[in-house]
Amino acid sequence: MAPAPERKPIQFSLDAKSGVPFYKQIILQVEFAIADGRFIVGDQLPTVRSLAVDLKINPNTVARAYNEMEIRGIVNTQQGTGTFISDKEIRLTEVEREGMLESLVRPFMSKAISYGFSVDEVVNAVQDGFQSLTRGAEE
Amino acid sequence: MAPAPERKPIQFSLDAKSGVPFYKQIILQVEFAIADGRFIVGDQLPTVRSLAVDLKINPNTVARAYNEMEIRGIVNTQQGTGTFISDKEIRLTEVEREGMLESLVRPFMSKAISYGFSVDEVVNAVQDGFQSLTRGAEE
DNA sequence: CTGGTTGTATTAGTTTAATAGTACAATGAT
DNA sequence: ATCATTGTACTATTAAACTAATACAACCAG
Repeated sequence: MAPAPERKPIQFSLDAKSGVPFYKQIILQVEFAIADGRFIVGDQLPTVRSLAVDLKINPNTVARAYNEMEIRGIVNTQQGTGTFISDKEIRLTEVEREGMLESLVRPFMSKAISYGFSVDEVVNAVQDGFQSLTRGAEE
Repeated sequence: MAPAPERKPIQFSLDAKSGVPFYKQIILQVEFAIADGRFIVGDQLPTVRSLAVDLKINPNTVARAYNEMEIRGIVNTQQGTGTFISDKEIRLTEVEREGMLESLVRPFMSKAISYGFSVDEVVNAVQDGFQSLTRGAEE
């Protein structure tokens, strides 16, 4: 008997030449998997050790990724049991959300302006960029 | 007699606690000065040495900032003479501009989405962020 | 061509981020 | 209680970013 086992194991992979740190690549892949439904609420992530072995990296690197996602509220984790996709969709207050958005936007806008782009150009690029991102173009 | 000397010396300043590297702070301040008219085409920037003394940092750090701006086309520089605000307003082809915009937008959007922000929220934040930036709110 | 100005190159020191090695601690089934 | 499983803590190593010390090279006025 197995009514609804685990959907699919999810295939993680790392690109050492990308310049993006391993732990961030893991976080991104989890986030995208959540975004397009390959991970749903309650799913268990691979264990720290198994993913470390799979990716041929140190368990601590996986743990760091999981820990950061825990802090962000993306997953919740229980020692001895595992790490699971969090059931809390929204876990920030409006104030926190706005503060975070601004802290994301400001450096981005500084750069964009310094390169001479107009607001409209940026806005359009953001909208277009969103289209392609939600279709699974990673990094 | 001095018909139009130099507008104003421009006051540079550094914040060591900001975490933003000195050379980037210098670049940002030049860019903002250009954006709001405190620097105009042909203006001479402070010399590498004078600015280094002024900010109490090594000349090489200033040179690095100037060099990066030179590469971007923001300034042009002549050894023995000085560093000046470039007269080339547009120095990228449309293709180059688009490529650069996209390379700015993509990682930004990845983050924004991973934090659960919607396109509209991001677009609004971008527009608001632009307002405050062009009024001189630096860092 | 000489002296003082300008930016540049090379190298080294310091700090910080990223990853790994290794040992520890909590959970749950038996 | 015991054991195998899970995540965690602490330390060390590596690699890169940042800044500085110091010496060099181009330009221009006299």
